[in-house]
Amino acid sequence: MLAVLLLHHWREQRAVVSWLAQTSRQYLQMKWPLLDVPAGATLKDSRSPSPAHLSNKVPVVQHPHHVHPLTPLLTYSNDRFSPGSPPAHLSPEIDPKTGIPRPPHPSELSPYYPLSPGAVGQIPHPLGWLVPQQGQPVYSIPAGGFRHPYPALAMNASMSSLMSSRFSPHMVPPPAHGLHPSGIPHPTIVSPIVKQEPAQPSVSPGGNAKSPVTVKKEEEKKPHIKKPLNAFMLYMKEMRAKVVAECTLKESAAINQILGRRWHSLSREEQAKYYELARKERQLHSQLYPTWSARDNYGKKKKRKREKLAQQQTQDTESSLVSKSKKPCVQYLPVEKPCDSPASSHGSMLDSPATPSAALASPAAPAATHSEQAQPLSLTTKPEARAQLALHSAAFLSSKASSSSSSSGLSSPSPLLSRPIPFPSVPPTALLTSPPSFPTALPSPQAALAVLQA
DNA sequence: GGACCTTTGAAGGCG
DNA sequence: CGCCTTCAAAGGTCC
Repeated sequence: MLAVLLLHHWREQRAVVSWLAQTSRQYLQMKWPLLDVPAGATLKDSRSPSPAHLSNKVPVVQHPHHVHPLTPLLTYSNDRFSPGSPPAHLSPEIDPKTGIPRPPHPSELSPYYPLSPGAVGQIPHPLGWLVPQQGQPVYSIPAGGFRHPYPALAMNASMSSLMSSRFSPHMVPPPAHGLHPSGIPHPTIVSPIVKQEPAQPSVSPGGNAKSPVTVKKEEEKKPHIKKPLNAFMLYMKEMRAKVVAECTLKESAAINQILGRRWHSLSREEQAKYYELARKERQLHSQLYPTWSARDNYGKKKKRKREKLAQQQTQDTESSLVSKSKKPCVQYLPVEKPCDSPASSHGSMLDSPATPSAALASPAAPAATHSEQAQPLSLTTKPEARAQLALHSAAFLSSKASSSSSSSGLSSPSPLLSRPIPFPSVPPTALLTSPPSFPTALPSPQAALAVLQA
């Protein structure tokens, strides 16, 4: 009799598990349409709590994009961050003085870094960490997967044990030298040498003088430890695929503009969760790379933006009309119109605070003012348009970098209005009174497309 | 192949 | 302290 009952109970559990797997997969596909969620990879088998079993389900192939080693740890829990749920994690962590979210207590990290030792040596497949942990929906992934911001963080024993240890700071030693000294030709295993590792013998901090050539070679060998993603970057990562799906756009410049506006239309709570994620990511990054500095990456990108900016400033000062832009006139933002429509499932735009102060006063959004000021200007992305702006007002061109130009930028006649095809941006005056309300201000998508094609 | 475009935020440097 | 610069992601575009 007992055996019959147990069998029946077991069958019920199996049925529940099966149902959960199906519904979870449907949920994921609904939330992230572009997300290719293979059946069976969505829900972790409840009978096998350890993710180790995923190794059998995750194809051991190199993903085109490396997976963020931290992102899977940052379980983007809708349960936790649901707008309906009180953002209790926010208020106590916001520094009332600076308005900047304070570093969390070590214990706060536990829900966000649920990676278990089962991931040791495993490819951090997107769907691997997509499996809800502890019944939580997890952080979304873009259609193309994530790149690997921290190459040296490719899952290894020390890393995974670090994560499995709930990331208690006192248990976080510097990353062990040689993430995979075994030399396993695993695609995700990158150069194990971490720049700042104090225990790294090759660094020889003891003062073992090395020739400049050797130092230079070692410098080249050092993996590029990327900056931790900020809140907006995390938001972009999550929403990019969605925007691309909605807009059939692929150009990141346009997508980013859309995302930038959507970012501002997010409610305080919704932004707060990304700030929270970013804060945790920064903390994790700082703990993994204690000696890493953002300065280390300076110069890694051979950007000529500075030169271009300087050139542009020179042009502005000289009122030069010559456009030396390499790119043709690209109307990014008109394309946004169909995408920023209320059709967005985000819904946050409609839930935006009634007043900018409500949104901008968010302690989690310290740079909102700057962003809003920059928004009107940023709408003119074309160098030609910038040249036009230079004709109208040089102050506009520098308004993004100058916080004192807000009044002039908002009070001056919008250069956008002088453009042949005015972008349906938020009127500058609207910026003073209310957050962007794109759906009502945007013309029809057809008109936008026509404008774009014109 | 690499820089550029675009977005916001973080961080470092400088005056 | 404020301002400026750089970098983080991403993919099309251009050189």
